[in-house]
Amino acid sequence: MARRSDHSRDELTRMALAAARKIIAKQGLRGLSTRQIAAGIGYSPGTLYQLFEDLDDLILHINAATLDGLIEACRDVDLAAGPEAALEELARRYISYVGNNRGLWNAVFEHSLPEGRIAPDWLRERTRSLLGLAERAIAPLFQESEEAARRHEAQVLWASLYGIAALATAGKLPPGESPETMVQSLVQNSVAGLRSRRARP
Amino acid sequence: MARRSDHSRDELTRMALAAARKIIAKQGLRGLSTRQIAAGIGYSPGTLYQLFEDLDDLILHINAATLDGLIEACRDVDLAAGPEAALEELARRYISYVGNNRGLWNAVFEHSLPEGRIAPDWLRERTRSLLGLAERAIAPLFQESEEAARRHEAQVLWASLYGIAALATAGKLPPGESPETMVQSLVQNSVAGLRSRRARP
DNA sequence: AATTATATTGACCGACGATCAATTTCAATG
DNA sequence: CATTGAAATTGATCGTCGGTCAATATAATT
Repeated sequence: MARRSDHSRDELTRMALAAARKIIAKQGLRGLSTRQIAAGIGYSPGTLYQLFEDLDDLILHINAATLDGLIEACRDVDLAAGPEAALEELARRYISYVGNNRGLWNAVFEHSLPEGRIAPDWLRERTRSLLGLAERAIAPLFQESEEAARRHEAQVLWASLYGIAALATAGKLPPGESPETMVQSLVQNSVAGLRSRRARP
Repeated sequence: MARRSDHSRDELTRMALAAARKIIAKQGLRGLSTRQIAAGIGYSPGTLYQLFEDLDDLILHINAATLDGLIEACRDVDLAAGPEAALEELARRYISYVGNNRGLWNAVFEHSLPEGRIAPDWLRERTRSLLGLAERAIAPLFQESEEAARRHEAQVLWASLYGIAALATAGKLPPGESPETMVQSLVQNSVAGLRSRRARP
């Protein structure tokens, strides 16, 4: 019951997050508990409350890291390759990443904060960053001045992608339906639709 | 500690579901507990286990009822009014219903079963029914023989709608972005895209 | 060496989901 | 109407949970 100095505070934080990630990946958010995390790193549950505000805060950090992984996976996509190609590549990596991190991805949208509490800015920034990718991908379809419309359409695409991935990872798609083909349809329909609607508005 | 016969088994079930709905609507899934439900109907927690398998089962019933409400709200949409009109009306009611039942809707996609357990058929039927609506709405864009493609595109639309509604009810949309305009963009882009892509495949 | 600050813990709180023997009532039987 | 058997309801109870805190042992500072 004292200072151990086996690990620095940052090390401890990383260890806790890693342990929690492992649990979520294997058993989902349901299986996550402070006691399990603590057992995983050889400390007592109380120590976690020195690293994180509470379990919600810890989960938010996990989710931020999950989004960071997705951002990283999309980092070197050629956004100037044309709307179809760029969006398709983004969507492909999105689905691939989500598929390889089902449990963690589920946690992103299964988690919700208690009644009054609001998501922190540093988490929202992650989704804003992902939105920016989609926005740049479809930029050729818009005038420079149409920033609002560009953002709006990117938001629609992002939300749609989100829906497809969410249903897929939660196992709520009928058998025979794959998220890969779904996002492909989404992208092609959306881009074709944007082209034709913006040609004759 | 005995048979009361104040209420029939069905009455009790309805009361329990109503009490649970009230809690979810006000405090979300987090606030739901067997003890709170039991207190809400003046019975002990143990009694609930005679009406439902466990708390998960109860939540699944709640979610089924929530989906039934949406189905009911979409019941009299004129699906033969053309793809754009039909889909837009469906989407409008979808967003309206979800907006009026935020907590309950959140529960639909926040809830997940423990590791091995699978969603019951009677719940999947609900989503299949909603999928059928979208499928009929876009039917004019397909040949009779293209059943697979029709179902596939309906599934994409349904999942996209789902994503928009999910982000909206979870408060994860940026300010200034409304789900109403988003679904309108989605529908118009998708239909226009389908038209143009199917004209020149 | 003495003092201050801080990290860590075990014990503890209230609440949770779930189970079950005990008990009381209802329904069926004679 | 009396007896029996089935069913429903409960309180007690188990193990677990998130979270708090005084006690304590170590590290840092003087």
